Amino acid sequence: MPAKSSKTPRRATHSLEQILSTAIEILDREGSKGLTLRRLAGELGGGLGSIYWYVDGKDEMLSLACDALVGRALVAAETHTSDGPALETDDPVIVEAIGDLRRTAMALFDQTQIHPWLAPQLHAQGAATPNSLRYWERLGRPLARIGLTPTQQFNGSTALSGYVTGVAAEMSAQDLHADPHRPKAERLDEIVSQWLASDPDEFSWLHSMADEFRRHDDDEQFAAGLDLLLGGLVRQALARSTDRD
Amino acid sequence: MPAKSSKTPRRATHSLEQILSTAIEILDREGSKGLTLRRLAGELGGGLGSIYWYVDGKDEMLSLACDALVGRALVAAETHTSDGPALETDDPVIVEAIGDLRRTAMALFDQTQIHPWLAPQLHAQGAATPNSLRYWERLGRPLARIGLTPTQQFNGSTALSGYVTGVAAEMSAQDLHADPHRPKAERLDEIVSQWLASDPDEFSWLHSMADEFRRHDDDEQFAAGLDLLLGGLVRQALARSTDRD
DNA sequence: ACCTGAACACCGTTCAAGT
DNA sequence: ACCTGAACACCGTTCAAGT
Repeated sequence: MPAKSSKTPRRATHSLEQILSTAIEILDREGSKGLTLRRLAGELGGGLGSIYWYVDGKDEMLSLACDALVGRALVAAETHTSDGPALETDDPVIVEAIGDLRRTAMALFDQTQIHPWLAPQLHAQGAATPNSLRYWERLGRPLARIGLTPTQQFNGSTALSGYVTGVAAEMSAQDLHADPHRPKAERLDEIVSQWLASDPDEFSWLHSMADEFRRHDDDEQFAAGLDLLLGGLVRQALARSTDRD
Repeated sequence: MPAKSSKTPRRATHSLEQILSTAIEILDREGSKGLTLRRLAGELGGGLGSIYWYVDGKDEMLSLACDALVGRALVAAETHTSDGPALETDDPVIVEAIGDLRRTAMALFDQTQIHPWLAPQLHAQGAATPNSLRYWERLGRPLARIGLTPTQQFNGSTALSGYVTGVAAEMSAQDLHADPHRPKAERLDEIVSQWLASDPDEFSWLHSMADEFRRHDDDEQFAAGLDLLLGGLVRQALARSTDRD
């Protein structure tokens, strides 16, 4: 413990975890455009350049932040439980595998709801980070277990991960540019009233969805589409197993 | 025709369409980060500030560019044909509706393949542009025609549009940071060899997908997942119609 | 080994001035 | 009505200098 007090200003001390967690805090609070290296340095109480000792640049920092959150999703996927949809089968292998997929997908979706910048950011950066690969692996294994062909496994896994981040990004986008202090119901109302101002002939279907949109719950909406995909995968599995019989 | 020649430099003349189309050209050529207002002004042969007479800023310009491409997808969706998957029914209403959805989804996917920056950009900007609303309307109407409940229509339409842009963004991301001059097969090989360097126990499934990944075709992969969703929607429709019988 | 902050080469946006 | 480009307030990144 150096107890030597002096007039020279204290030098700040950082760590990669500390940098990433306050970066995530800023992103959650101010959005993607609100994260600035200067602001981050200020919040860390240090100098601008020191960040570059831990990280190669802003892009790598964002990539690491995403990877950390995908990591949290992986942890949550192992602990969470979920009641899945009614399946066409009670084959325990299939029921367990589909439940696993559902938990995995839901866990990442949850993270994108907590961190609205996450889904678009995951798409903006293509690099396959370690936890993204683990996530993909976690989507693939159950598909192999239920007996799909390699092509079906491959297509199914990318369909699932594309669906998760796609719908998540779609939902985040509505919150992204909105004032976070206004209650959610008010924001939905405002969006709906914009629809209703559009041509009721050209947008007749959209108009018919106004109530639906006001009532909707993001989690249920996400789960509903997910179950369409999972149901399709179950059918592929069942078609295969009757082939073999 | 003013034939008066003079020593004073010619003033450039712009139009919104011209600005958007050269902006799209630059985006296609150089990617999202390559588009700069200064570069755009240079390529237009004019001054930097004049762009602001036509457009409120860079964000609006990107939004308009996206909207234009969604517009092209809408046009293509009406002219293209596609052979859909084998359905569980030959109800002409359902067959026609599913074919319509398939064409619409494919048409936007095609645009995202031509313009790799499009899918991530669509997600980054939440604002519902005119053609995005038309696109959504085009996804919703067929779902109403086949007799789904309003909630099913709503969830189904957002699942479809989330899937389309999600998978599209996923695929674009692989090309985004890659050297576009190298042949596609080489790039795939390089990605696969990175996988194979990972732990074969932790990533056993991923390793088993190496060949699949090398062989895969983005269009087929996209269509396969799309058909999972469409198949699920057909089943919902059939379940409803037997309820009524 | 780790931190600092001035300096550099960029951005998007604004605006007084032009035609 | 439309265009221009200097000026402004930012960025991310680099690096010589510090501890």
